[in-house]
Amino acid sequence: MAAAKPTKILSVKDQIADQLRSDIIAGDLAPNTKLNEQELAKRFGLSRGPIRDVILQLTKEGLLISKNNCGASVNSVLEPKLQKLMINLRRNIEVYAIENFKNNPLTEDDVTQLETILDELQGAFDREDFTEVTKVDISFHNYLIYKAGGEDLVNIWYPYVMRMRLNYKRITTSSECVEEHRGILQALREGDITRAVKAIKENIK
Amino acid sequence: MAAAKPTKILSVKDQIADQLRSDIIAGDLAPNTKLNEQELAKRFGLSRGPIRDVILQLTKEGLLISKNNCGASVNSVLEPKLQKLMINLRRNIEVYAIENFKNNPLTEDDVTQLETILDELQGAFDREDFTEVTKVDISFHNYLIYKAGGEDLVNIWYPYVMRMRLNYKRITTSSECVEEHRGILQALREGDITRAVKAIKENIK
DNA sequence: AAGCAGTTTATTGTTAACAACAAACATAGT
DNA sequence: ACTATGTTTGTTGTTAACAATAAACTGCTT
Repeated sequence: MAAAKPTKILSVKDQIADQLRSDIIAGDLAPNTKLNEQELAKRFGLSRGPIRDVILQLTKEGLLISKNNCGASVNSVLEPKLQKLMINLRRNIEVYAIENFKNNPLTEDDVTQLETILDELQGAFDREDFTEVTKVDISFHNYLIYKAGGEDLVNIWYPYVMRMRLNYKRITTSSECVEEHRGILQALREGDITRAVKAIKENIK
Repeated sequence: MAAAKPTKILSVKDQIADQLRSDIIAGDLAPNTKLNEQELAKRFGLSRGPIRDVILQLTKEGLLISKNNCGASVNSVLEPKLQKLMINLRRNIEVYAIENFKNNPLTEDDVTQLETILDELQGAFDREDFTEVTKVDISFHNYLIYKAGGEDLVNIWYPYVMRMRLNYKRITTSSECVEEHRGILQALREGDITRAVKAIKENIK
């Protein structure tokens, strides 16, 4: 059997969820926009069933807000105080993940994959595709979180990222953002956890 | 119009979710138990649709774990490290909530309601209905969290509580548990935030 | 007998029709 | 003119039948 590149298969619902998340992050779906199930179903060429599932999912993630019998709409930004709390909590999680690599260091394969992600990040910047930038940025962190705590940790972590992205986009230059991430990776590669923690704290704000 | 006591109306899905959560907490649904949609539908006298919604919801909460085309099963306990992180995060949230009451103190009505909850807690202990104890305990904290940060904060907080309950039950005597909570309420009532923070930290472990 | 391919069965994923509900509009009474 | 009631309309919630997938089983080949 030939060793073909493993292609990631996504379920229908995951693809729709990804698309809607992108739309919200990109601002195509502004806060308080009401989502119509039928419209979405038509847009994605499905029935309302899967759409409803996705809406429920995004609601749990905090991107949407749903009321009984009244549908779902895009959630608005958090009040500043809550936002600070969120940043704080997310930082806790990511620092935990980094510190975990003390006992459970990254493999060479991990490093390669993370580098690929950073290359993609650079590429997205170069193309000025900022929605993609955000997604790739998240996937970098996601890789670390998953490696450290698996599905469980990702599940608690994810909502924070999403809400933060919803709230504000840090204006960063291409080089700044990519360099920040390369710094994290480099520190991890060298096993310098202290520096990695510092770098991740600097990155999450 | 007579001012009747406002009765809380729960949606069908919320009721099912509550029931399943109770079952899991009570241990009637042990970890790794596979859930069958049809069985559940029959049990609650509904079709599979709403059941699927609830399963999705509980999956996002971390109580269940679902795989594509393979159904959902009760999630197992967290590894100790992750559990510590969880406790830590939950504590952060609850401390935030308490500190919030500095500027936004509890009203007399809040206090009355919280006292009612604590009376229920005592009652559940007296009846030795420990599943109910857990639920009422959670509702006490939930009241504070909601008051401090609304729906948004509850949504991030809730998964932690659930996972913690799933992991271990602190063995507490009736008086100890109820007194701990009364201590928190008393401190809040007197506006002694420092003491309240201390008490909540003591309570969450 | 062990391993593999094909088949069956049970369960989940999807769909489209139907029921229940909320909001907006129209109507009648004061 | 204004409030309150009734009606309509659009949207969400629910259901039951259908399609697709995964796991269990059967029988064949070596």
